[in-house]
Amino acid sequence: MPELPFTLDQLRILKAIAAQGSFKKAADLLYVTQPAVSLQIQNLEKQLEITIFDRGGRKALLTEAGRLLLEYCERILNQCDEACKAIEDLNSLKGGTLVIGASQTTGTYLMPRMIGLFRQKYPEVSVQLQVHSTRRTGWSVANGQIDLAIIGGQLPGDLENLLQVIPYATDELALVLPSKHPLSNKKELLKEDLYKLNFVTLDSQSTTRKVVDKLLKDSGLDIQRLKIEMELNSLEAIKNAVQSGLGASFLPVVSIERELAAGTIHKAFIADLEVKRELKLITNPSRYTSRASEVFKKNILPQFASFESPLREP
Amino acid sequence: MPELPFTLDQLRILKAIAAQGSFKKAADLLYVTQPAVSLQIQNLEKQLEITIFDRGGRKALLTEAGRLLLEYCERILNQCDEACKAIEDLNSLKGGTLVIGASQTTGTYLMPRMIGLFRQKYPEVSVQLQVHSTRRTGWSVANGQIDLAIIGGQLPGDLENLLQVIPYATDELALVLPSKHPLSNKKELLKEDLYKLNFVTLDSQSTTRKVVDKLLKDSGLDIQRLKIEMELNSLEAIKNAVQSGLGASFLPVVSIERELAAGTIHKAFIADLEVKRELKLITNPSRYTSRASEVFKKNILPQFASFESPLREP
DNA sequence: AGTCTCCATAAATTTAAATTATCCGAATAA
DNA sequence: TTATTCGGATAATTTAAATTTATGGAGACT
Repeated sequence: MPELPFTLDQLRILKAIAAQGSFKKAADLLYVTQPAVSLQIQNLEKQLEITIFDRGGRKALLTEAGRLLLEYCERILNQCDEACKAIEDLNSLKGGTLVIGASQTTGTYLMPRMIGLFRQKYPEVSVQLQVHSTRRTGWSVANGQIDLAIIGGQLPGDLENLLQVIPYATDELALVLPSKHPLSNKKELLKEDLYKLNFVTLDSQSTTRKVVDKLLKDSGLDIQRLKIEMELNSLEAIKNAVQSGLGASFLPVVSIERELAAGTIHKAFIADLEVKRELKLITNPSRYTSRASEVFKKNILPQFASFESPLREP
Repeated sequence: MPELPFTLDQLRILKAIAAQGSFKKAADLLYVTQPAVSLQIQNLEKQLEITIFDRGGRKALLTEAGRLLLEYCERILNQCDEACKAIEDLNSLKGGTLVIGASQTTGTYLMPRMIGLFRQKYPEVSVQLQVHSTRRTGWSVANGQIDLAIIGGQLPGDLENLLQVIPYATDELALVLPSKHPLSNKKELLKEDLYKLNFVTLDSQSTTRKVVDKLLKDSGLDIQRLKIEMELNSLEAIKNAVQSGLGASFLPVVSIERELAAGTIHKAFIADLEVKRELKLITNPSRYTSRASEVFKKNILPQFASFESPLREP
């Protein structure tokens, strides 16, 4: 690897002299003394084995070699300026990319709004959303492919320690019924009523399904006795199934806001049972945190922390 | 004028780390110690207020900002390399331009051969030939528009001191006659024979004409008595006139080599009279001397210093 | 000629960078 | 697990570089 025969400062000086036509004026422009300029140019000339300026009269004129060097000089310094600008933009969130991870649910129903708000505030930062399983999202955060993520499930133990996991919000998994279901008139259901329902659930691999099963079990229910009409792998499909009267389901409230408002689906309350899970923000503390990521965490997330309060569209 | 937030060395280090994936390896590559690398990157990060590398595990990985900076870094360093190469080429005469000045005579008959030889040796240096009057050529050398010139006349006094004038060669101004002219049989003419001739001369503005007139006068001839058939402003025209038997003329031997060899023109000798002028090389000592100019002066010119010896075609 | 401006040079100072030596943490191996 | 290694950070010292102050000289303008 060859040594560089000049420094950026020397190029800066060269440019200044060429522009001012004088060592002295260049020195004034650069806020240094005249000998500093002279010596640097001498070094440059020695290094490159060329004469750059004719110092004959009162003006310093470029030689042929000087003109040649100046061309490159300008280009180089321009690139430097551009680099500075790009970095500044990155610092002031006028550029760059933010990669966000999310589970199916939050990725579908929550993130679009958050990202919308973020992009409204920082339109020059491009945002990428990656929807994966909790496990895979965790790994992506761990190795830096994702800046920050929101998950609703449990991380593998090893990742749990590696990553920073911050409880962020509560996600209620509401029992929803077809609006014309007989039980949808009851003010409050009893746990035992659940055994009477036909369920349309997510498939058993899904995080949300696992969470629901665990919560119901913990509350004393025998989940084996619950009748499962069918297992689907899409919340939208389940919603449609419920609306068509095919059965009940536990669904994140964030995913059914529109349907509740429209009355096409009914949310039931169950005595002594709250099916809620924690949504957690995960980041990688051992990694560089981009400004965009910082801002997203500090300014955007808190606005969506409460799911109970109706969210304004951006 | 803003200070630069980084140095080329820092960029070099950045690039090396990015390529090697490690501070240590980069340090080895650059023949410095590891702390030197660490500190420079720290300075860079501090200056730009960004984090460039994730130093988590065994490998130093670029952050987003780091990748952004690296892009510019590569471009900048490439430009630097290119600049170096261009300068090297200039130094090794693989580029650049040489501007040569000459009078009508040397420009027409001498320079083409010299330039041919030069370009054969240094084909990548482009050469420009400017044919002007002695006076104008002198000024062009003075203000640097011409690197070096060969003149046959007398410079204005002020330029004489300003420029370096080196006697370079003797240019004989031969008396030429139509080959079938009665006097062309005589072994040696007498000065008085000149009064019997009809002359075809250059116009009285021309340097060569002035030189000839002065030399004849100095040798005791009365130039008023010389019969001038016509005045032309081109040597070629005069040559044609002589060959056509219209008259005699004093012409630079360099301009009639071909005709002498072919016998279409006759060169006469005059007792006690040698019409010779000094061709002089002029350069500007107070100005940068390009390598090309140096080489031309040292290596090319001497090969053409003697007009008596037949010149080889390049 | 005299003065002014501009650049070069020398010596001294200040500033920056590199090195040596050491520590710390994470990954690897026993 | 513990030991070892590798890579990076840090501190103190040395070395090197760039800047400044002071001064001299050459050309240009009056």
